[in-house]
Amino acid sequence: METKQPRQKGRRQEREARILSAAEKVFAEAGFGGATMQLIADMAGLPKANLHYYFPTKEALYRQVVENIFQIWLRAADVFDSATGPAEGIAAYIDAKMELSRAYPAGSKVWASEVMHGAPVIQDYLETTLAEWTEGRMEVIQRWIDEGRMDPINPRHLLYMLWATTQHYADFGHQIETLNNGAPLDDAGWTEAKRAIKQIILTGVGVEIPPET
Amino acid sequence: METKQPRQKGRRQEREARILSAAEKVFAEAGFGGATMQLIADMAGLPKANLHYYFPTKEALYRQVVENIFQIWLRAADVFDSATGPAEGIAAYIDAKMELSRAYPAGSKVWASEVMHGAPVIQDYLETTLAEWTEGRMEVIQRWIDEGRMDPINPRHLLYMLWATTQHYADFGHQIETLNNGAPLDDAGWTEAKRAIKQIILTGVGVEIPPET
DNA sequence: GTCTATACACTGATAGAC
DNA sequence: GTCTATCAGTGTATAGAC
Repeated sequence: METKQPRQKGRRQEREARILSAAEKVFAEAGFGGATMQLIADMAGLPKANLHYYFPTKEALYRQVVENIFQIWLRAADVFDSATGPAEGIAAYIDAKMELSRAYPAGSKVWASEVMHGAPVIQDYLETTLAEWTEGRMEVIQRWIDEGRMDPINPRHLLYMLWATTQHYADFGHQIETLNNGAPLDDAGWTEAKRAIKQIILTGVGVEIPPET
Repeated sequence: METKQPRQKGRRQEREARILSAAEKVFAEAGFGGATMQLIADMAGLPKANLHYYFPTKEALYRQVVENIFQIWLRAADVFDSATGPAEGIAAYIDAKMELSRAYPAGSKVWASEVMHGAPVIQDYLETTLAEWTEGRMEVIQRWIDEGRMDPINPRHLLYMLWATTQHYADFGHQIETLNNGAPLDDAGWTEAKRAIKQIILTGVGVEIPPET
């Protein structure tokens, strides 16, 4: 019994993870309205009705997907705080967010779709967690400006630019792929993208570009 | 009869325009899958079945909406060509695209959604018109670089950054509104956004910021 | 040309056997 | 815990009266 209980829990967690992974892909490709429980079930490899055992409703499943993405997304901000200055901080944040765009393109799309549709399930997070996070980072940037370590730019719009640019490589990945002769960016392509972005933005805020990590 | 024919044509065009406008909003808010013909009909102020008289299928209506947006979107590029140099060209393009984001937020969202879902109806435009447009602008930028009028940056990723940043203000308008204490950007807010973006990007590519127009 | 009524397919969700 | 069978509701699209 003591060996069975953990094994079943592991089994449940494993299934939930597989469902969430499938749901993320389907929601990203079809949107909330276009996604069907049938498609998610097929991709997760279990009967449709089984989904309703793990997640009572389509909306509950969707909510879980969006919340998971939001957590991963926020965690990328850690590099900002541990930075010693604007060059390292902004460069590390660009690198971190670009790697997230590459690793979780579906998640980024679900997030974008959720916000574009008026954030019906995540509005409270925007008003609390995200608002606080944004205020905190704006203060950090403003301090760097006040200390003369970077040009006096508008911290809020700098953050928007960082979000927009990095997430673009996930959300508009299909367009980028098409303009890259139909092939997704390879290692060199991603490295060059990160380099180009850091060059323009870091130069744009008046700091030296730190050496490659 | 000669007075009736044009009047009816005008009536038809007026109805089609109202349907397209309503469809743009509904598709933007709910996505293709979440949008219903009923909702579009209600917003356009006519019976649902009437929609199928003007547009045979939901997909045909959607396709028309997306193509209209693409045309408007491309037209903003004109300012790029008539520019005398990188500072004026890039600044004018940022201004133009930001004004489009403000004027047609729903259109921008429909476009973003279409691309995010793999461009099911607009793929051919991406491969032809957009690819050609992109190549052409990259050549213009490369020429400016070769002439020593701006820093040697990667033209492709500069274009992506311009698209990402300007469209972000439409596509993520809800998030920006939430972080602006729930209020949409006012005239001053949009002006400041444009100014901040131009400051960072123009400085980032090594050109002087032109005086406000 | 316009609208009412309806056909037909599909969706999310559940009941109930195993 | 898991799956089969099924329901109630809603969606697109159309037929046919006006």
